Amino acid sequence: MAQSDTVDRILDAAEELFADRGFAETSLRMITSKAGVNLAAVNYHFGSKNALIQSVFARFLTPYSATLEAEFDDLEARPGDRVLTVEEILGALTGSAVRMPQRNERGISIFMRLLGLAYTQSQEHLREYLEEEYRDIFHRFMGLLKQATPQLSAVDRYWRIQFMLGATAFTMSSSDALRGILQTKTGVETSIQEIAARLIPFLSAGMQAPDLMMVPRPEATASGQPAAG
Amino acid sequence: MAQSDTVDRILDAAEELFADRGFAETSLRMITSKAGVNLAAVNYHFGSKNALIQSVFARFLTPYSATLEAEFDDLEARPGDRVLTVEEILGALTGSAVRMPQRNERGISIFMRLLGLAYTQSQEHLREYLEEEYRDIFHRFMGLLKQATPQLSAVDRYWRIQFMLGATAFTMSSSDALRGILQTKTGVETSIQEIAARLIPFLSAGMQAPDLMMVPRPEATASGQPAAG
DNA sequence: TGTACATCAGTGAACGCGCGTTCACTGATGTAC
DNA sequence: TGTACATCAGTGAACGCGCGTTCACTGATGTAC
Repeated sequence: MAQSDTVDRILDAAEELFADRGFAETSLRMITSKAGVNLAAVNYHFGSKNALIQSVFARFLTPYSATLEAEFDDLEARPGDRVLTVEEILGALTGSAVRMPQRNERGISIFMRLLGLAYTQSQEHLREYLEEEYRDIFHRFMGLLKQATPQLSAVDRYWRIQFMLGATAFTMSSSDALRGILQTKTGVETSIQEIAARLIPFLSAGMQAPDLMMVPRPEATASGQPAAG
Repeated sequence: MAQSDTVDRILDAAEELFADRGFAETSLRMITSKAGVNLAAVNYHFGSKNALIQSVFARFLTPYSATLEAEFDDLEARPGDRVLTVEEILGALTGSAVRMPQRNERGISIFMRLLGLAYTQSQEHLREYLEEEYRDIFHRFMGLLKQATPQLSAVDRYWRIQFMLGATAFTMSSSDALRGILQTKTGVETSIQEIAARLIPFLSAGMQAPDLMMVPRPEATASGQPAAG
């Protein structure tokens, strides 16, 4: 085995197992036996399980954020109209995911699923690491969205961004299961790119819905209340 | 201690701890020590930790689904216009959550958080149990949504419902954290009812966005691609 | 009213298991003199 | 060219821990005769 081929074998195995089962549900013993390396090698090379999780993210997020920066640069360098639309911004996100260098054909699907899990599973250390490491590109994304939705109040924009992240993270993190259900029920096959393409108009319409004029008092909700018994 | 007061004490403690920390991250020792009962009491009364998780859901979902059924009945019994709008259907969901009998003032927030976790954490047994137990009300909800969005293809409606569930489950399951961040950054306090009120126009606009006419081939995405370097 | 037995809620202690991590060690390769 | 030492990737076995579950038991209450 060539020198520190071991590190890559561990990362490959961990990436796939994490995407399939989540972080807490994947043990180091599963990872090392799939990778064909010694159990102690994870702690030798990475220091801890948490550090391994962070390394798995760094390996695909760093090229992704570079691709995305370039995509934003290109979009902003266009002659003519200055401000990007919500669709263009979201399109750059999915476009970069598709266009970035892939290790294999499952790459995008694993990438999406891991991003969903990062938001969805309780891994405080990972959230802190990602916030620290990818702060710049995240701020750029938020700034572009702000320009694209000048009609929204800051509070409404904040919540709608959370709604977008939620819809995306949730759908992508359970995309295999959801695709399976649809396949069984209707026979329709769906690619991960297709889901992304369907997400964009949904998110974009939600993002640009009329602003909430009047915040209801805690007791009175926005529901159309009939004369309840 | 009055007879089988123990059962309620366990359910109360488990409900709060699950909502705060998730299922796998909450041990039976935490639950029983918070409840002030013996460790073995959970297995004595419920049989297993999984059965306890299901009981926690049954205790609040059964009154909720009864309230929601009544709300749908009222809406459908209205004279005049026949078909419910997306806003009315979603309003009935949040309205029932607000109006159903609450055990305490944290009730709604715990309820939302648990629903989010149910979708978000990998608990196969729980998903199976909920699908089996609340099949009827779920089908009714899906049927109403279908009537409200006749312009959508079945496949598009399927994916958009997943997007809605995702946005809701994700936001609600991390609502405490998200409210905290907003409070720190802008000083704005947000109630859980307010988040629900903000969700409705977002989801409703997304649900009614123009249908996806042309599904792009895997290689060509919906992103506005500039002449990339 | 008294006795024998059954039922049932609840208990204290232990069981076996899988986990992440650690430790002493090996053997190959590089470096200094 | 040879020797002594250092560095480093990798290993096998064990450690301590917290987990869900089980087991033999207690003591209160109900029931039959």
